[in-house]
Amino acid sequence: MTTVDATALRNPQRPGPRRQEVVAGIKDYILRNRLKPGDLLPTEAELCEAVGASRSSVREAVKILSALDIVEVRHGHGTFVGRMSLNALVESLAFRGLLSGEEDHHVLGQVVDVRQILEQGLAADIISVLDDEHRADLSTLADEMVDLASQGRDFLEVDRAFHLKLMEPLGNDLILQLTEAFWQVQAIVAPTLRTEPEDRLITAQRHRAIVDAATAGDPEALRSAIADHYAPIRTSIARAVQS
Amino acid sequence: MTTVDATALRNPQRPGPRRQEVVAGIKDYILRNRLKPGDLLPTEAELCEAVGASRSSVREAVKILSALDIVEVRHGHGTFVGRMSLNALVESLAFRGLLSGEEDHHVLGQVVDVRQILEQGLAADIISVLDDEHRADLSTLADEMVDLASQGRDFLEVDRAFHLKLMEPLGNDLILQLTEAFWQVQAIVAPTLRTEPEDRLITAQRHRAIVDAATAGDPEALRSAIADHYAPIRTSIARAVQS
DNA sequence: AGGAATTTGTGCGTATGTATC
DNA sequence: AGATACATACGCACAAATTCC
Repeated sequence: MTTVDATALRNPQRPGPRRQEVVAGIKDYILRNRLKPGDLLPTEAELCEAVGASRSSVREAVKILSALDIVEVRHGHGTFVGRMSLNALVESLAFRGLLSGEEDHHVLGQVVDVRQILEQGLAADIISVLDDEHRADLSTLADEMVDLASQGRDFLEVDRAFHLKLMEPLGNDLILQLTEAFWQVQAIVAPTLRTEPEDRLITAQRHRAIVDAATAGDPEALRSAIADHYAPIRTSIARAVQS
Repeated sequence: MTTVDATALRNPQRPGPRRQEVVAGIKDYILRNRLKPGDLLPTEAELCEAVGASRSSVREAVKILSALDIVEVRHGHGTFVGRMSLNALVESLAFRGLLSGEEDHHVLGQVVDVRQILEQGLAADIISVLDDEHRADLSTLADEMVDLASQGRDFLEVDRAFHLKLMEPLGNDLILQLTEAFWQVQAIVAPTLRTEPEDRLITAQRHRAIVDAATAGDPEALRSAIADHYAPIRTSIARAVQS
C-alpha cells in the first residue's frame, strides 16, 4: 500500500466548480478519517484519482487549504494536516491595514481598539489567575523593555512576549492566538507610522505600570494601566491622520 | 490598451518558491497602484507576462489570495481586489472546531468564551452609545426570538442580527466583523451538539434580559445578563464532554 | 436573439527541484 | 552516493462563463 487509503474521498456530484469540490472533498477526508494536525494526507496523484480531478484542480484546492493552514505542504515530503493557526487572519487583516494606511490609519486604530478591549475585558480574570511565577516573568519582561527603550533600541519581541504572557495563564488557546494575531497585524501595519523615540520609552514604562496594577490586584487600576499603555500609539495615529 | 498597466509588477530575484513571489508581486501591485476593493486586476495572461511566471503558478497564487479574500475571481469576467473579509478566519476556526468536536468541544467553548469576553468587555461602551433607536431595534429582535422559540422554531438569523446590532453603534468595523465571524463559527460548529428545545427558549429570553439591562444603563447588570445568555450553551458543551 | 471575443476553469504531459532512505 | 518518492513549475489545448456587439 501507499501512504493512506485514499478511496474514502469520493463525493457524489456537487454542482459547484471542480476546485471547490476538491476543497470540500479533502476537508471531508480529514474529518472522516479523524486526522489530527501533522498527519499525512494522500499524495497529489492519489487525491486526483480519489476525487476524479486533474492535478491542476487538486493543486489549486490544496493551495487554498494551505492558505487557511488546514493543510501544510512540505516540498518533496508530502502534504499534512495543518495546525489551523490564525495566519490567514493576520495576512488578510494586515493587508487591509496596509491598503487603508499611508493616509488614514483607521484599520490600525481598530486593531488597537480590539487589543485594548480584549485585555481590559480580561483584566479581572487575569488578576484572579495570576500567580507569583507569572508575575515575576511579566516583571522581568517589563524591565527588559525599559532597558532596551532607554538605550534607544526597539523591543518588539519582548513586547510580544509580554502580551502573550499576560494572557497565558487564562488557559484559552484561542485568546492566546488572537492576541498573537492582532499583535502581528499591528507589528506589520504600525511601521507606516513614524514613532517618536520618547513615545517608545513611555510605552515601555507603561508595561511596568501594568505589572504593578496586576500585582496590586485592582481590576480598575489594571484597566486604566492598559488604556494608558495604548495611549502613545493612539496619539501617533491621530497625528498621522491630521497631517 | 487592455484593462490596466501590468508592467509595474516585476520584482527582482527573490529566493522563495515561484508561487510565493507571484503572491507578493500581486500584493505589491495592488498597493503600488492604490487599488481599492472591487477594482479590476490584470488578466491571468498579463500577470504571467508581468511576473515572468507560468499560468499555473499565477493561478495558484491567485487562489491563495482569493482564499484570504485579498482578491476575488469571477469566472469569465476577471480578477478583482477583494473585500478582505474575515472569511478566512471563519473557515479556519470552524474547521478546527469540527475537527476537535464530536467528542470534546473545547474549541467551541473557547469561541463562546471569546464572544462573551468581547461583549462583556464592551458593556460600558455599549451603554454609553446606545440611543433610543438602537434600543427599540434590539427590543424588537428580542421579542421575535422569544416568539420563534416559543413556537419551537429556530431563530438563527434573528440571533445573528441581535448580536450585530448590539455592536453596531460602537462604530468599529473590525469589532463588527469579528462578532459576525465568531457567530458564524459557532453556528457551524454548534450543530454537532444536540440542544434541548427548553435551552433554546431560555436563550431567547436571555436576550430580552440583555436589552433590559442595557436600557437600565447598569454596566454590571449588562455583564451579568450577557454571561447568563451564554450559560445554556456552556451547559450543553459540558454535558457533551461528559457523555 | 445570437454569436464572437474575452477571461477564467480544467486536464494532461513533461521536466525539474527537493527531501528521505 | 544513488535511488525513490514527492512536490514544483511550465506550456498547451480545450471547456465554461460572461460580456458585448
